[in-house]
Amino acid sequence: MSDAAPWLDDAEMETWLALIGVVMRLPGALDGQLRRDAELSYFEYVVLAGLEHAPDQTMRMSDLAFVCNGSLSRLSHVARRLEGEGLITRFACPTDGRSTLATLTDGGRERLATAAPGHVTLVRQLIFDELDEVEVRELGALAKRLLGRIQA
Amino acid sequence: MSDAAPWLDDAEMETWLALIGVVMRLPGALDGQLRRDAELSYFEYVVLAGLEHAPDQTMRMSDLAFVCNGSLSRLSHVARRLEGEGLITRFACPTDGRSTLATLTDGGRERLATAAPGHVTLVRQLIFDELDEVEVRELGALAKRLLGRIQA
DNA sequence: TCGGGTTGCTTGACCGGTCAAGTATCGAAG
DNA sequence: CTTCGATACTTGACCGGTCAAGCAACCCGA
Repeated sequence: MSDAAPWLDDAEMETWLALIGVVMRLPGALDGQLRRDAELSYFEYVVLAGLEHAPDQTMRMSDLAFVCNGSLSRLSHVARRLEGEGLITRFACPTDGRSTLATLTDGGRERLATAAPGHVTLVRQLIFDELDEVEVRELGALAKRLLGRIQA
Repeated sequence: MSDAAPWLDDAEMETWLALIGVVMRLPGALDGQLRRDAELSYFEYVVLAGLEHAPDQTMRMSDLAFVCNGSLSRLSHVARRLEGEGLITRFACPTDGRSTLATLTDGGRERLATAAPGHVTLVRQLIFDELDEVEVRELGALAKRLLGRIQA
């Protein structure tokens, strides 16, 4: 940080503005649709979806938080609400008393089924309708590399 | 939305997960550095930076909100805080009584100068160190198209 | 010139996330 | 087998953003 880091050149700036635009605006767009269709925030949706794809539809809180790209604390708050609505249940891990396992309930699966079609449609509209197969892979490769940096 | 939209195939899913990972995690990373270096949130930083690059370092609130990728309401709250800290000032637009103009103060310029080097360094670390010139343009082109969709 | 709709901005209440602190369990060293 | 530190999670307080309502200035047609 004491090193002189030159400010971005024109091409970099253009790229940065577009990228940060996507980063700042996409969550709002996703939230809106889910809120309207299923009274779910995007993060809540991701939590349910994460559980659905897990073995036994069950996952440790920490792991769930990681795949959802959120903090454990955030997940904990959200899990309490979701459990209150009967969409998930939580119970102590039998093999490690520190861990909590979360499972999707039937109600949660239903809610997910309500939300999913509209969500997929929106994701297609915003992202994949715009891209051909090659571009999808290009974008994926780039995003994966950036994500690697960000997670470290 | 009533149309059957097929769920994402493997390549699309991989791309989506990487993209949404970046989208969810990047703001936190940027916030952290700015908070530590200059007691500024990323959004506050962008507001100041937006003003700095404007003619007379002055901009209408609506326009500023747009370039900052935030709602007018959000900007209004932030502007009140920034004005309280003496980093910007606000005054009525002489040609349109509805509009408010915001200007960067000397204090604001200083604060920005404090924050900027660390911010640029981080952006380089996370994004541009990873990419060569061609990839920068590729990413920019892709992001710009997605942003277009999202804004509509 | 005056009324109705529109635009630009602010405000307050609510809600959700972060951060730091607290609790409980586990593992490993002595 | 005890103790110390690390890991896993929860909780509460604070803070910041969204949403809806409100207000003021503008524009346009009659």
